[in-house]
Amino acid sequence: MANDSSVLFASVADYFKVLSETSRLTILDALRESGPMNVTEIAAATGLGQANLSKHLKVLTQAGLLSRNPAGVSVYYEIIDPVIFDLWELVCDRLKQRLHQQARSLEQFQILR
Amino acid sequence: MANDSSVLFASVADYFKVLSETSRLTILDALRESGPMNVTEIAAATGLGQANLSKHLKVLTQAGLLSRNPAGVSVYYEIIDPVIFDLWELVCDRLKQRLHQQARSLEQFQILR
DNA sequence: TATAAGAATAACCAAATAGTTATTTAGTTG
DNA sequence: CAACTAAATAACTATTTGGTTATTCTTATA
Repeated sequence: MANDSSVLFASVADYFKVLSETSRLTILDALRESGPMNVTEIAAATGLGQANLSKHLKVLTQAGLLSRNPAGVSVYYEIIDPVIFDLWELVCDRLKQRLHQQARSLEQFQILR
Repeated sequence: MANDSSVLFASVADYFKVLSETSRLTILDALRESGPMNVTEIAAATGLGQANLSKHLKVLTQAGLLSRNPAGVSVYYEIIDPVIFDLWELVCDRLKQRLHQQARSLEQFQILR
């Protein structure tokens, strides 16, 4: 086939790429747990360094997952793309299934020995 | 909080990372369209080089998304993780929404001028 | 206006990785 | 066994990117 879905593939890949880093998932989880936070608060919640955090927040914002709201000296970030939690849940469920399968395989293995 | 979901975060991130490359999405799409194929067939369907393709197939297999079945000289690969299509759909729907929003914003912009 | 604080950016380094070319391994058939 | 084919691997290059340190920019306040 090789139809030109290449642009679509690239968009989807980019979206997944944003979600493929532990630090960014940590940030998203913190914002999900605590609601909107400024950078200092996110830093405290995640343990990430200021500059590093700032870069990740930029990535997440430009990807359309977070909104950015300056308030005085601070800047507040908030999750605006709820879809990521559906994704999160799907993947988690899948990973759980995997673990169960592995556990079952292991039991089987024990029996056969 | 900083509870130790770090292992979970890493697992989820790894899963998304596998799906964050255009070439691998192309492979998955080809296998979804045509069903099980051997490496030569996948190469023809995707246009990827043999060695490169082989590496991506290894990644996808080790991630548990594909099964690997040698048959004579050939090796057939098949999708065994249907969840990826749910993920695919969620992301595509989301990207479509984005485009619509952007279109609407653009219209608004035209009106205001 | 000078100072301080919060956040973004620049510059840099190290690690990871997609793609290529060349080689090796495994299976098939004459 | 020899020749051939399919797929995997090794070695290498170039690019990307996460993290750090130092600096700049912006806003608030004394």
